[in-house]
This record gives sequence, structure tokens and C-alpha cells, in this order.
Amino acid sequence: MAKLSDIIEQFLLKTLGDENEVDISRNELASFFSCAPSQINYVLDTRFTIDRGYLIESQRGGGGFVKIIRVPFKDDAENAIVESVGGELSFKRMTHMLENLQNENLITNHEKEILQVALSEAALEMPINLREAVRAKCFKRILLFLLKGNDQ
Amino acid sequence: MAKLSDIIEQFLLKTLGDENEVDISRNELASFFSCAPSQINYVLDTRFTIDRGYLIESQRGGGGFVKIIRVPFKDDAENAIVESVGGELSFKRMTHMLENLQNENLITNHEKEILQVALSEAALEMPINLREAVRAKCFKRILLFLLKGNDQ
DNA sequence: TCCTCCAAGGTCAGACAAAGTCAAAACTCA
DNA sequence: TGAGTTTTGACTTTGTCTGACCTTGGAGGA
Repeated sequence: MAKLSDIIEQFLLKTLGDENEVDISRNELASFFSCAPSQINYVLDTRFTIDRGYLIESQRGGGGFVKIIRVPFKDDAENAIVESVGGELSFKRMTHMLENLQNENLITNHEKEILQVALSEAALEMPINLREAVRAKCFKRILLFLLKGNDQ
Repeated sequence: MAKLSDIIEQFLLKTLGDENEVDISRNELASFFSCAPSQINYVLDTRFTIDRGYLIESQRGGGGFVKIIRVPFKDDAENAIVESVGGELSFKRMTHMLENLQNENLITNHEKEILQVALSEAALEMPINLREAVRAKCFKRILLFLLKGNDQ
């Protein structure tokens, strides 16, 4: 017997179709499948994760919604690049990587400057090992975004 | 179901058009949209905030009015704007401010997205009060840079 | 002049209407 | 049988909308 979560996943994929995003109502969906609303969250949390290429946005309150967004994948070699950042990242190394990105035309000079400011030593004012860990995390997210190829 | 607040927001934005300010009558507007007058205040309070680049002025009594003023970002209130970030900054508030910066053509859509990713909840994975403090610091640096070209 | 009334707009708490969280119970499968 | 996965439901948080009551300012009359 197929699991409900899988059925709901298939349903959502089908609903997505060729579109890159879709709006659903958590409660309606739950009632359609006669399950607890939190089951929908479970499906979203386990099947529509960032590493499978999905983002979830939502709003609570009256007229609330849940939006599933598909972020087009590019290559897998790029995961290696993201991983190469490691757990800590110095300002100098980040600058090198930003320059590389600029040479590859993945970012503009202005974007490079903004990011240098945003993740500068001064902006991340905290103990150094912590600082470099935070910088690494932020930078990985940026890389993921830039490399994931939704080139608008 | 489209939310009334969103509809009223759109209406007001359209009424503003290219102008930098517009006068409305709270009661007339409420009656036009068949809603409680306080709904107008709700829209004003949640959508036309300083974070998004608006100021509200009003006067009570006979001949009273409500004025929506769009404040050009670059004017001279730079310090006030940077200060308005405060010691902590939620993702949502940052998003509003980024949208405002984009409207003022101080950043592009791509730059906005990069910064949203860089300073997302996921990127700043740490206790929430710490996270919002870090975000505030980074964002202030960005603002300073964008507004003054000050990149120290 | 001053006072009173009326015509604005303001505030706030509460009713709803969503979605989120978390942990316990139930289930699966090696 | 035990670890991992799924399902459920009680409780929380957030966003929207309304209505009762409050405050302010101006106009006009005594």
C-alpha cells in the first residue's frame, strides 16, 4: 500500500506540472486527503527540500497560503564548488572567490562590492572562528543561488 | 481569495502613481471598499511603513485627511534610515527594506535576491536573537555602502 | 470669547482564519 | 525486534477584519 506522503508528493508534482511554482492551501489539501494538516508540512519538509531543488514560502493568517517553488538545477560539478568553501571562510579567501565569480560573469563588480561589505570583518563583529563559520555559511548559500542557474 | 488589504494596497499604490504624495479620506475609502474604517489604518500600518519607504500624516476633525508620502531614500535622512534598522533585523523587515531599495533603483532585483539568500534564516543558522543581531549589522553596512559609498 | 456639537481620524481588543511546531503514537521493514 | 519513517493532534503563532469607544479640530452660535 502506497504511503500517503508519497501520494501527496505525486499529487503536488503533478499540480506543479511545467510551472515553476504553485500555490496551495494547506487546510484544503489536508481535507482533500483526509489527513492532519501537519501531514502536509511533513511532505513539504521531507520531499520538497532545498537539495531536491524546491523552496517553500508561506503566509499564515486569513487568506494564508503555501507556495512551492521549483529552482532549476544546473550541474552537479557545482556542488563540489560549494563544498570547497568548507566550514570556515576568511575574508581574503572570499574575496578571491568573488573575483573568480566576477571573471566568470556570474556577478557584477557592484555585487562583489556589496557582498564584501556585507560579510566584512566589521560587519561580522564576533570571535574569529565564529565569524569565519558564519561567513562560510552565508557564502555557500550565495554560491548555491548563483550556480543553480535560474538566470534571470 | 484575494485579501482586501492587498486590494486596498494596490489601489493606493495606483492612486499614488508617480506622485510622491496623495491625500485620501479614510471614511470615503472605507465606504468605497465596504469595510470598517479601521481597516484602512490596518493597511496603512502594515503596508505603508517606513521600512517600505512611506510616511503617513493625518489630521482629525472636520476636513480631516490622511496623507501618504513616499520618502525618497537618498534624500538626507540617511542616518535615520541606517539607525532605523536598530539592533535586530528580521528577515521580513529586511525584505521590505530591500524592496524599497530596489524601487529607489539603488539595487537591482538580482542584488536583492543575492542578499536575501546571503542573509536568509538558513544561512544565519544560530539562535534567533543572535541571528537578527548579525543580520542587522551586516545590513547596516550594506546600507552605508549603498547610500554613501562608504565601504570601510 | 468661549462652549458645544459634529465630523473627521485613532486605538485596541477580540473573533477568525490560516499556517507552524513538536512530540507521542503508529507503522514499516530489514 | 528495533531504528527509522509516517501520521496524528494538541498547542502556538501570525495575519486579517470588525466594532466599540476615544481624541482632535473646526464651525457656529450664545
